[in-house]
Amino acid sequence: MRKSDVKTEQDVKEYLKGWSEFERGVYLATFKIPKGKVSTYSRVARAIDRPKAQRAVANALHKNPLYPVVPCHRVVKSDGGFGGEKTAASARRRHVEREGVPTKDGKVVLTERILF
DNA sequence: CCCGTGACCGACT
DNA sequence: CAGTCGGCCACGG
Repeated sequence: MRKSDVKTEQDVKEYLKGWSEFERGVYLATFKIPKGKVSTYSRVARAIDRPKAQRAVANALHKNPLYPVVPCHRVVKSDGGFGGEKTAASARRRHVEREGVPTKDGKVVLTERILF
């Protein structure tokens, strides 16, 4: 199945066969973040019941094989900043801004309204 | 099995 | 407020 045909949660699960349980959990949880909202590495880690694995979550998202179907750009650091290489980070920042998420000084303004 | 590699985090200068 | 530091952890070699 081609990446462009992945639409539903079931599609994601099927496309991810072969990936580890942990990685599937990360991508599935991220897939559920609605447009206009964001989550954090920490929150995603808690969502998949692995509260101390934020770093591993970040590693998994770094390898995201389903971008932008799995919206990894909606996962930010706990201070609202974007991790990773500068250029890639600002690309994700522009992406979330385009989806209506407010930012300030290059960081997402983390409010209850937009936090998933 | 040990080790290096990170898109992390909270606490603490 | 900007750095540093130590703790954490899945993954691949």
